[in-house]
Amino acid sequence: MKLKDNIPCPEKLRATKDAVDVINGKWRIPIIISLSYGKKRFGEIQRDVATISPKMLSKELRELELNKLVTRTVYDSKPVYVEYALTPLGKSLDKLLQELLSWGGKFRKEIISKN
Amino acid sequence: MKLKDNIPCPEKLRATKDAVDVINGKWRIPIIISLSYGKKRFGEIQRDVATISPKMLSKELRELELNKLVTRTVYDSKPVYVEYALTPLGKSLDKLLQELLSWGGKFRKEIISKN
DNA sequence: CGGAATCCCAGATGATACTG
DNA sequence: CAGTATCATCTGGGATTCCG
Repeated sequence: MKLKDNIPCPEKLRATKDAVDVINGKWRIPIIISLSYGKKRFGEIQRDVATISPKMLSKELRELELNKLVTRTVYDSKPVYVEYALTPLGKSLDKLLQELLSWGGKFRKEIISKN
Repeated sequence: MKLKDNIPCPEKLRATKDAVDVINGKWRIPIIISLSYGKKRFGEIQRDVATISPKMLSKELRELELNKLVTRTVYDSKPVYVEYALTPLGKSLDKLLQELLSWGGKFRKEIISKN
């Protein structure tokens, strides 16, 4: 068995590593999904990703910003108003998210529910 | 911005979590990619995924087996001959892998190479 | 060859309290 | 509201050695 293209193993390893590094961890994907429904405030994301602590949310948002997947906009009002949103690059994860969603459904149907 | 389907956020969170749990970590995807080129022995995978320690390879293979992504076959010869291969479920990660590969390439082009 | 056993550490994550 | 600070814990992962 072999994938249809002819990319040798070592090259695949490197290319997929870049992607995995970005979505790796317990919180990245949930946060991105929350933002895929539109720009949101810190507290709104925290409500979506119900069990995340403020420390982790803050840290992950900073890393997503560094990787240019998310923008952070501060409106100088009182009290401060901060808004997070996906960049075009962040939105380009769309297809990958769909695949995760679809494969996750398949996996649950075939494995998890049978245990 | 919103994904094209109408699945509400909480349901997406659960479905993608299943998928992420399976591919999460530093080694899962590399191991699966190695096996996507055909069934292999312990030492062969270790050579493909060059920097992995035997402890981690052993541990990850066991977890992949538990999740029915990989089979482990022992041939009772001397010395023992052990073979690992992807199950159909494991092979069904194909599309996801392609997306990781393609998005990883995009990410490198847009971000990593500009730093 | 295909691991298991052991020791060890950095970093990931959690809980909670606090601040501008 | 949007975080930061602090302390505690838990786990991934590395290095090394040993075994049938």
